Amino acid sequence: MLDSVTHNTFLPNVSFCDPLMSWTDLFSNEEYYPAFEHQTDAVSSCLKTSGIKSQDCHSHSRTSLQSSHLWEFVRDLLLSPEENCGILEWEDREQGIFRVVKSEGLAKMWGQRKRNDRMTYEKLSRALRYYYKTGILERVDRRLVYKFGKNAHGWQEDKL
DNA sequence: TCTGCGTTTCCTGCTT
DNA sequence: GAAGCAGGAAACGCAG
Repeated sequence: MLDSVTHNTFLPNVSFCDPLMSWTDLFSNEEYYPAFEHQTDAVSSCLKTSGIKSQDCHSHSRTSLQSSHLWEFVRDLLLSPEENCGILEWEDREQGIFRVVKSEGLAKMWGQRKRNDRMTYEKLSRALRYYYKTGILERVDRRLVYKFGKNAHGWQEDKL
């Protein structure tokens, strides 16, 4: 099942595949993002050794790259725990409830993704909260906890 | 050029 | 009282 996630859902989604830079490149590029390299060594080292490779990006068109959204980025992190380095974790896999464990780390990763070194969790969470309106996410009355809504897809194990 | 979408940014109020 | 989170409003960048 997770194989299908990896190959059909995770990889085709281009959240990790910057058109010009792989994760390995991103997290080893101190010139591009020196602060993150030092502040979250555990996360960056995890990503450096993760299975996300630039070669995985080969089949991704520029169009698909640009269609990558924040919620898909989050979803794919959740679906690939070996790559998210404990930044996100499932609270209730069946219901799509997840928790942001390392808010700063998540913001940094998203900032890397968007090439925005000024990204913060405050801003990222604001974007996540907009998904409440569209039904992609549902509000959970707990801090740092979110739930995939009816309009989110690809996160359910049996619906991949 | 215009429009819509998906954020990003700033700000304020609320909660812990 | 301080820090962090949530939501409103406006701006921004990009694709069609």
